[in-house]
Amino acid sequence: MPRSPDTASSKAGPVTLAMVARRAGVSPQTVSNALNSPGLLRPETLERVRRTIDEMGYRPHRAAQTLRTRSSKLIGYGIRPTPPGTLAPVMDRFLHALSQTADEAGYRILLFASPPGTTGLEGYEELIDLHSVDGFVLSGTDRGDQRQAWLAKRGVPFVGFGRMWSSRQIGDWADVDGASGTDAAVEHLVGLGHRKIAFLGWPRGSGVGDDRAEGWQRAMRRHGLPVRGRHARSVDDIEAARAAVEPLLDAGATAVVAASDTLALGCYRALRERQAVPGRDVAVVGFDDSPTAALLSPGLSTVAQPLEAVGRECVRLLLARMAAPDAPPERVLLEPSLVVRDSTPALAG
Amino acid sequence: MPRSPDTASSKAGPVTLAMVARRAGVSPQTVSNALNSPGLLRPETLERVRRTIDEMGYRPHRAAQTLRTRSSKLIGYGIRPTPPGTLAPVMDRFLHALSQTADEAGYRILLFASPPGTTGLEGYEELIDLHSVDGFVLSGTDRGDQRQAWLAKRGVPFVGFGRMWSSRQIGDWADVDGASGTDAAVEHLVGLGHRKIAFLGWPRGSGVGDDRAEGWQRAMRRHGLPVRGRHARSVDDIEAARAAVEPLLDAGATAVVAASDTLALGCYRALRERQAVPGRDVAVVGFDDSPTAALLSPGLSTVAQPLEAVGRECVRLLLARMAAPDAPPERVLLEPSLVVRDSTPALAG
DNA sequence: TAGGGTTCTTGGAACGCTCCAATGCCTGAG
DNA sequence: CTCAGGCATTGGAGCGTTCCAAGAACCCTA
Repeated sequence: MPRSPDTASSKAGPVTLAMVARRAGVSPQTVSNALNSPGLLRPETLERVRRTIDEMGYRPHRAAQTLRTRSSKLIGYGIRPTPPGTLAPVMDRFLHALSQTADEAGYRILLFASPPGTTGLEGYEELIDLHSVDGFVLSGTDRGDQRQAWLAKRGVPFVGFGRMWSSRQIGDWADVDGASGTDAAVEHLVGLGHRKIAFLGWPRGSGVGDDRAEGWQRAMRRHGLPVRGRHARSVDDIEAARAAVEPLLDAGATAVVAASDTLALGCYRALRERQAVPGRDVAVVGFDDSPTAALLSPGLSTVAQPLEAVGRECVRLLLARMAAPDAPPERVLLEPSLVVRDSTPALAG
Repeated sequence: MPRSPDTASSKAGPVTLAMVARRAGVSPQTVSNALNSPGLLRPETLERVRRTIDEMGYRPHRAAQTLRTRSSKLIGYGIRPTPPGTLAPVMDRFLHALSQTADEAGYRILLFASPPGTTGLEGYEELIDLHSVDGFVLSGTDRGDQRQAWLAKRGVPFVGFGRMWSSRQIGDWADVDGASGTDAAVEHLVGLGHRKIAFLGWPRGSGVGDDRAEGWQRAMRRHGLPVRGRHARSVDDIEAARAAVEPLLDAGATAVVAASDTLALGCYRALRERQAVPGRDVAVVGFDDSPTAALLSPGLSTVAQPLEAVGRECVRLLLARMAAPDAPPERVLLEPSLVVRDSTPALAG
């Protein structure tokens, strides 16, 4: 069977829906239906059109679909510069999960960077004005984050990775239950025989940090263990952490739960300086399971966030929101998991 | 002055070019020209149209532009899953730079994930067929990478982060001069008084690894220092590296240049096991400046890749290629920089 | 055989923009 | 005063798709 000139292999530009229609002997609309509402076609017509589509290698042009349907099938994600000094935020794992789940649902992730020296809202506004995206995934949400309220006001679908810490809750989010993570860390340590379990956290006021502190506290209380004098705070810097943890060690803590791997590293350093060995003399648990944790000696036990699951949930929540703009907000709290390494061995004796 | 009903603040849908034209008393084409070829307009007309555009808050609809101009102003970037165990590839820094530079040029980054269990070409093919992107940035290029040839065959613009290691060079790329980095490491160590400088590299055959080994070798030769018996190889795993470095230490090396921070960490571990102190007893230099490097004790001297610059170059090269598809290929080799920390102090005595 | 309800298919318009070719206007030379 | 020639502006069409409403074909019943 000789191929007509408008076959895929022909060099004449891309195959359009109209070309397929002509070749299959149906109207353009029918080809469109074959793709979008196959149920409308008689089985034999559907079969014929589908075969023609395959033969010609037809793929619909996204821009034309976007223009007509007013939906770009794109999800915006604003990446922020990684603050130097911070331990790898491991955001690439999250991004990968996000991208993959979105792909499976026929969506893609559109990356944009907030230009330096801006409030950060401009990037979002631009993409909305240009009709470039259908919605947003926010990350790095924190107290006083204006984005949620701003997006909600404009009726733009969004989902946050990270809950809202203010009392006013806006929109959907997925987050990791930090309290549950530190709680599990305490459970683990108690199981090993520890009683003097200290907490090294961030300065008061950060939602994430307070949450992690709270989990430690409630687990301690549950076991009837004192928390007074066992709680220190430091910014997320290794040297600051080293200094901050000293009083806890002086007070005889046999284990330290830290709000981050960086803080845990501060503990390592403090212990080494007093000729003590992390893990052997004092147990240490970090938070985040950054790549560093596995490489340390001793390997750092740490609470791992289920970033892949968070990514999947974000996409799911966002799609649900786009499908039903007025549905009640949905919030998902995911369980982190404790990764046990050598920094938390059983107590000798 | 009362605002006409089709003002930005009016609730009636988005502002279109036609609405602006009507209000400004010009043809749609003139509004388009005001935006795209302002030189064509008489200054006073331009001024009037621009004012109207601002008043109405008009922004062109990307999909319509894309459809008409056949250019999506989108750059595809396929993210690969971070191989577990590997030290943070620090790809987020690169991605951020990429995104930011692209933004400044009116482009955006479209993320896509290769579905698991595929050769990796499918994602690219799909985006091309859908006319979703104007070009690609490739990363993680390696020997036997099919992507360049495949994309070149279809005439799709692309740029690689990472040169092609095979003899057949295809397309543009930007890369970091690894040899120059290890060369600089040797220079630094020689300057500190070291003579017995060993190299801990990856197994032969990886372009990147061989390149880094070569820099060490040439610097050693330049200084008349022997390289025989001073070169060991290991896969990029901390425990494998620890084992591999033993012979080098046994041979009396006073300094080790490693092809990665992970390998350098293997050195740390080997030294600690023989009761030696990294930095004090044997100097160690890593490669990549992963976040971990700064957090170790002693802080790891390491070769830092200029990821931001690479990101910028990638965008620049890609845009140039899109502007001139038949121009001769351009290749950019960027200089890494040595970050000196405590693992390379001056030799005592 | 005609009527009424499905089921399947179609034509035309529209989405919002930019391309192309053509128009009108103005200036200055013949 | 006319006409070439440059400049500023316009009209119409088209990019490739999907929406809408209407048309054709079909089947069953009266």
